[in-house]
Amino acid sequence: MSVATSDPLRRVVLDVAVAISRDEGPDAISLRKVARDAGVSHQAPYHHFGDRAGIFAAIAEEGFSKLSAALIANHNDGISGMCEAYVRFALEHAGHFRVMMRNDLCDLQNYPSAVFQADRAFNLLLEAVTSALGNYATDDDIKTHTAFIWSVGHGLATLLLDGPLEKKLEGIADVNVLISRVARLATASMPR
Amino acid sequence: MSVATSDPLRRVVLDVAVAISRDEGPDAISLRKVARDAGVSHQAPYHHFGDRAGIFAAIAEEGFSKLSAALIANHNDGISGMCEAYVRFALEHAGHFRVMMRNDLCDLQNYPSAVFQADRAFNLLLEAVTSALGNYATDDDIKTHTAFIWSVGHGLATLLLDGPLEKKLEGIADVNVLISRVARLATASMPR
DNA sequence: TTTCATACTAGACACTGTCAAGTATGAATA
DNA sequence: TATTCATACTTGACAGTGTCTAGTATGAAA
Repeated sequence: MSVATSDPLRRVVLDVAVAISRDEGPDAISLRKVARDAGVSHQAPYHHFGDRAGIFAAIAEEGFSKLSAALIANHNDGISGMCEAYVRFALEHAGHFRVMMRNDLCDLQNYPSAVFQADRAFNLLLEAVTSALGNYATDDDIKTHTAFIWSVGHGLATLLLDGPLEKKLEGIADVNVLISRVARLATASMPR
Repeated sequence: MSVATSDPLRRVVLDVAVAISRDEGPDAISLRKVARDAGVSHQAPYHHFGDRAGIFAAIAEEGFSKLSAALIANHNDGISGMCEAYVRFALEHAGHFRVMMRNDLCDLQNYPSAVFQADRAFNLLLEAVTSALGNYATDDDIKTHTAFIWSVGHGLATLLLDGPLEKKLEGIADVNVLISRVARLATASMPR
């Protein structure tokens, strides 16, 4: 793994860690190995992130920020578009996504700026569902539908990414087609 | 953590590991700690499972077997019932579920008996979807709907288990109610 | 010129999974 | 009865890990 060493170390460490997370999963990240690859001492990365949880929090924060951007970019395509965007984000940013959704790696609670980015992404979904359901929807309805849509996107994303879904359903025309169809099924049950 | 030490070691190790997975996640499982808790040498567990991946495969196999049983028990309630059963299984057997769905912990491919149990559970879902869609459904339709239903169940399960969903949606009447409603939304879009 | 924060390096510690080799025991076999 | 052999361990060593502590170089601020 070679990296442009002219970058400040913080950025290098983050990039290498995300790449390992993408290729081998977050558990394969060894900060000592990252340090070796970057050509610095084994403690250098810890200066920037405090501890192992700190680097996961930084990856998660960056990931949620990117997710918000992806959701906003697909804002005009309605709930179905956001659901699709969520799944595609997960596949395209697997390194970030795997970390974002692993609460055991770091308790985001302790990293307010990460919580801020996560809340921002969640609120985009909540607003989209709220406006899709219309003015007379109850708070309960909004929450139920939000949970439903998020579940569809999150489930499909994790099954495609780390689960056996793609293999089980092999022969299906195309993953991209599958994502679109599933997202459309998800919105088929919603009022219009 | 105290355990009935009269049990054969293999069973003890499995139970302790599943309990740790439930309480702290699979990554917190240290076979040396399990051995200490069981009062045996640090290598004793390896005799039964080969290596760390072996114990995860054993947990996954047991988990998929229990999942099949849970799906069969709810077989009469249709797709919605199976989706509900999936989510409830995940919450009730969090120790198993967390391991089953973590492909990075062990490549199930190398453990044929685990693959057998996983396939069995998957086929139960596939059959339920097939019979729900009726005789004229195309293979593509069946696969798409299977992916959809599995995504809903899997997404809700993982979000409730390790994600921020329960906190985000706090104020919602009851997790059990949420599960039922989401499962019903999932089947609302299916032909009847 | 001194003070001080930043960005590291260096060494040690406890802990981990794994490899290799040894031991006790009970059943099967000659 | 004596030997063989698989089972179920124990013991010791090794490299690798995250983290704690302490030290060092450097450039800006006072």
